[in-house]
Amino acid sequence: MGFAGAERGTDGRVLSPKRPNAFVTIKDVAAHAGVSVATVSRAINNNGYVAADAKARVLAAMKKLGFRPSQRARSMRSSRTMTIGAVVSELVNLVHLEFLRGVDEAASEKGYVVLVATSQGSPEKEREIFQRMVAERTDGVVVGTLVGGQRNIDILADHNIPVVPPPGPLARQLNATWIAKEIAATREMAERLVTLGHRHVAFVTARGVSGIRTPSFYRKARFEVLVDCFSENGVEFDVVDIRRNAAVSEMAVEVVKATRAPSAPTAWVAATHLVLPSLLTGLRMADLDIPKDVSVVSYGDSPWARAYRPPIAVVGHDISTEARALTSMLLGWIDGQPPDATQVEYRTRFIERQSIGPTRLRPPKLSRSLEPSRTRPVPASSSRS
Amino acid sequence: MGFAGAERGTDGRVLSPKRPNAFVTIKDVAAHAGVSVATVSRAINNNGYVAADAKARVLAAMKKLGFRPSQRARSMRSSRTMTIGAVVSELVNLVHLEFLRGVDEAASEKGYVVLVATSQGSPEKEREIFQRMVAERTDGVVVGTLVGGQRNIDILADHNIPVVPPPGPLARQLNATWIAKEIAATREMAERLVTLGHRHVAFVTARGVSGIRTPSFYRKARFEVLVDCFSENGVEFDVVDIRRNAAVSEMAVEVVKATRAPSAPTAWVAATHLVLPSLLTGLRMADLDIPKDVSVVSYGDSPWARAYRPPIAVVGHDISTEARALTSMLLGWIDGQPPDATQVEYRTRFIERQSIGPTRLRPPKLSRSLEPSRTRPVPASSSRS
DNA sequence: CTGTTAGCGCATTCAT
DNA sequence: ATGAATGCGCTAACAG
Repeated sequence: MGFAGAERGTDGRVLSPKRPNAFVTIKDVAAHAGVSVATVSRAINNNGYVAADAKARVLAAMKKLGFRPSQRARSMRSSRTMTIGAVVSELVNLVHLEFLRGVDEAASEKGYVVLVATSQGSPEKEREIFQRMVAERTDGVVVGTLVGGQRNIDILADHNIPVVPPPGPLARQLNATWIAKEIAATREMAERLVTLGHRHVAFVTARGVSGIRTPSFYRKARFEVLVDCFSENGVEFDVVDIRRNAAVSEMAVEVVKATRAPSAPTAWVAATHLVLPSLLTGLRMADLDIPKDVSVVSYGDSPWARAYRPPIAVVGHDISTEARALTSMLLGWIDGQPPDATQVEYRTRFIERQSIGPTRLRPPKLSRSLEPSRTRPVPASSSRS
Repeated sequence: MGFAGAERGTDGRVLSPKRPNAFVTIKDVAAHAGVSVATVSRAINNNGYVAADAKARVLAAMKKLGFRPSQRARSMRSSRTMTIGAVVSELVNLVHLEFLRGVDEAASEKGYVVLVATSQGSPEKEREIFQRMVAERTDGVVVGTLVGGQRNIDILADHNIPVVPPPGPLARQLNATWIAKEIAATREMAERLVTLGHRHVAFVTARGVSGIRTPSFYRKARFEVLVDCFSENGVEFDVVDIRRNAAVSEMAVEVVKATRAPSAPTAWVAATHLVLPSLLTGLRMADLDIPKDVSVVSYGDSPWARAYRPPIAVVGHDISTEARALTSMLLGWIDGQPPDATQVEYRTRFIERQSIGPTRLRPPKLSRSLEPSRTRPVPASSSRS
């Protein structure tokens, strides 16, 4: 077919210079049906009065000509684009996919279409994205990952474009709920590790890469909680920070290095689901058995975590459901219903699986002369009922 | 902020009824800068002559007012929306994510924005999506999964909207290339299994769910090749078909069932990456060791396949790169460069990992009285050079 | 019931 | 170098 066909409009004049506009317009339909454009508009929108036969002729002409009303022209008048934006830092992680799925489900249900954009972890790119969303006149935006802070959100707010999670007091309320759940689950997980006798835990993060929330939230809800919880119990707590965008193999090497330390961690926590494959690869390369040699926990659940040998314990979120609820809230907001924090329910919880078990404090492999490890006897069930 | 502010236009009149249109228009900027709209337009587009001081005033006004030219109004004139569509069947699989990543990379590089939509495996929904893409006047569409066949593609073609993979002879050429690669890799994989002594292979599929191509392609490039290859070598070949949208646990149960058969398969092939977690979960539940008891191969690679214990052998695609190339081709096409099949390079290949190894023909566990399994001695390298 | 008209926000002639 | 006028495709108000 190519662009050769249909370069002329109804009246035979050559159309706009850029590209031949092959699209059938309401005018063409009107001419074909022998009515005015207003009648066509009324017919296709079931709006106002229109004679049965006229309507029939219009519908026939529409079908014959393959007429698709331009949503863009429509939104010029209605100031509703039926488009929402979804912004995430990148598209590499099952977490991002689940997020998009939730957004897509809620959006397509209501006839909205989703504009997806990635900030690549760059605040400037995020700015540009938000500006583009404004230019596109999206009816609302769902922010999965925010890297640029409130300043960037303001770009949307300044144009009265609804955003979720919403800024302001509601945000605090939502975030408070989320953090509370997160903290509770994290505490549960940490205490379980302590109970199982672990005295050295490593936290594996990928700098700059997080999931669906801002890094500061993760820090507050995960890292700081773990620091507190472990220091209370006299547990050594390391951070293995891997540079952003490192290949899995590179990350794995970092992990292997950490396992070589004189007194290596006996439990490993993946700060986000993204780093879990790297962590697992590293532990495999270090020839460590799970959970006999080391225990493993991850944030974020997936079929893969469940399929692993052994299945990986997680602090699981139902990201998809959360995103869905958040998006529904957004669409309601667009329709005039004020956003309400109770609409989103977070169900973070610790799910224990076979990847964690009691420590057997392995004797440090390297130099036995070095400060003999404390050989603290590991009670199978110490301070537990 | 809410919608309370800015309900009035420049001249104080109340704006359109629907929603208060808070957007600053070119008119506002013009008034503020004391010039005409034409001058503003010229200034922001670096088009035509405009005095330096006038330009400065315009730019200042723009910044002050936070003016974002409406991309929608722009595209009314230019008939270019700088928007492309990306269509997949669903968002559940790393394959879909990789596809979207490729599209997003290529698109955002050129200033395009991506409209994502899922057909949920329904040809009618796919129709609606394509119609919506037409209504949105997307400059082009990248089809990840096509469930409705050429008929649906025609919706776009009828409106002269470029689509990739492109229909027509070029499509055949592209598909031929893809299929050839796929067949070669599949053959290599199958022959490897034969060489390792496997005489009973199972092919695990999820009905209706595939990856990024049409089911018929997969059938041709994977299933039929395997059928041929195995029948040539006297290998029994089963299909374990799992119903679409089944939970992982359900799928796993199906797998477990299959392992219970009197003469169970010794090698398992996941038809798409989607079913691999289910397959692995099933094999774990059946308490089968990999690769001692059974070998496993999957189509599609991922960090998880590499992180598994043991790492899973795959017929790997670089989906992301393919999607990227395909999208670049699309954007070039939009710009007038005819699509060229050589722009897309497929690099499917068989990657052997520790998940496959020689069979040890396990004696059927159930009834030894039943036709004693052929106890054929397994030559480590039988009909091979 | 139907047609005419006036914009929505912007880019582009065509005058000046 | 600039402004007035036109039209992109569509809907809504108004007048038949």
